[in-house]
Amino acid sequence: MAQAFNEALSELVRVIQFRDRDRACCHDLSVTQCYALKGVVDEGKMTVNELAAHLYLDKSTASRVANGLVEKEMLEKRRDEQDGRLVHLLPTERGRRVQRAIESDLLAEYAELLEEFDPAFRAAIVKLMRRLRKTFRARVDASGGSCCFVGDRGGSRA
Amino acid sequence: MAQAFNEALSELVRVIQFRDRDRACCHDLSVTQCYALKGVVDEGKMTVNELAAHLYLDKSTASRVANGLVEKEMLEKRRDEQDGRLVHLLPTERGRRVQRAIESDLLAEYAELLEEFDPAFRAAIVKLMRRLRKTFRARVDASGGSCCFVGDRGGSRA
DNA sequence: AGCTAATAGTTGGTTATGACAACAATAGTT
DNA sequence: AACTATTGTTGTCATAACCAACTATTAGCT
Repeated sequence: MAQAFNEALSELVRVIQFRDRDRACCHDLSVTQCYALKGVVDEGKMTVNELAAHLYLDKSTASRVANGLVEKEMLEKRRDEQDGRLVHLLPTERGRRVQRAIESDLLAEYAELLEEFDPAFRAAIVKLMRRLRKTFRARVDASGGSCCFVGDRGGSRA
Repeated sequence: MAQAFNEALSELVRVIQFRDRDRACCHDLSVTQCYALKGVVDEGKMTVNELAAHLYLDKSTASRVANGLVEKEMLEKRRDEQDGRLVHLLPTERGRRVQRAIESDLLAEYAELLEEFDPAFRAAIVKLMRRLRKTFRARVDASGGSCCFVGDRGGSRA
């Protein structure tokens, strides 16, 4: 059972990664930029560090990803009034529009796909996904994986 | 609903990607090498092209990934008797052992996680995952994504 | 048989991704 | 005021992946 689950999940992840690689180009964005844009649009506002944590990336990488999106005029940087260190990332109108465009056909597809399951099951699926995410995240936060190197690594990200 | 589903799924994928990044190092393998090893072990035997298709990678990348695993003595190359062009990838004993090791704790974790859902639901989950995979794959095969560039791209991979 | 596809893998070159470390600027603490 | 912590940026490096060009086989025609 766990076997089948593993099989299905890992293949699914791979297909999705691939799909995202392809999809991203559609709007002249890298995969990571896509994720970042979605994050900022969903949250409305994020600091670079928050973005890094959200995407499980190093803050330096997050910074560069953000810069890319600023260049493409999808995000805007704004320094915090109180704390001069903070840089808030805000979606521009264009950023919001692109994000909506990227998401809309995806949502349509999902909606269609979910239709064939009954409502109770659909709800359970979402619950499961969240549960999975929580579990994995916990493991990751506990310090990077189950085996080996339990030490130092992972200090700077998230 | 589709919204919640998308949210959960995309976050899940991201966490898993991150988890895999961390986990892989445990056995001195890259994430892709892990996937490749699993593929070959599961299938018992694969050509480079088959591996590429399986992982949604360019054949050149697949070739290099395979070489990496051969160097680490987890895979073995063998030319086909009939068709001299074909290179079969076969798992070594060591490869099989490592693959088992990588998978075992993962499976234990999944088993534990699945326990809290009742059997019928568990089965449905797997079904859904497969369904998702199939849908995405179909979309991808149809030629790389929903929008833009419907042409040339994607010809050489898969 | 002999010439021309087509196919399987490999190699070269380029880009992108992301980590780590060092740094600057700001904020808090004693 | 001096030290420390935090936030973000920049420099540098390794890896992963793509595409294109190439080699070596094999298959298909005539």
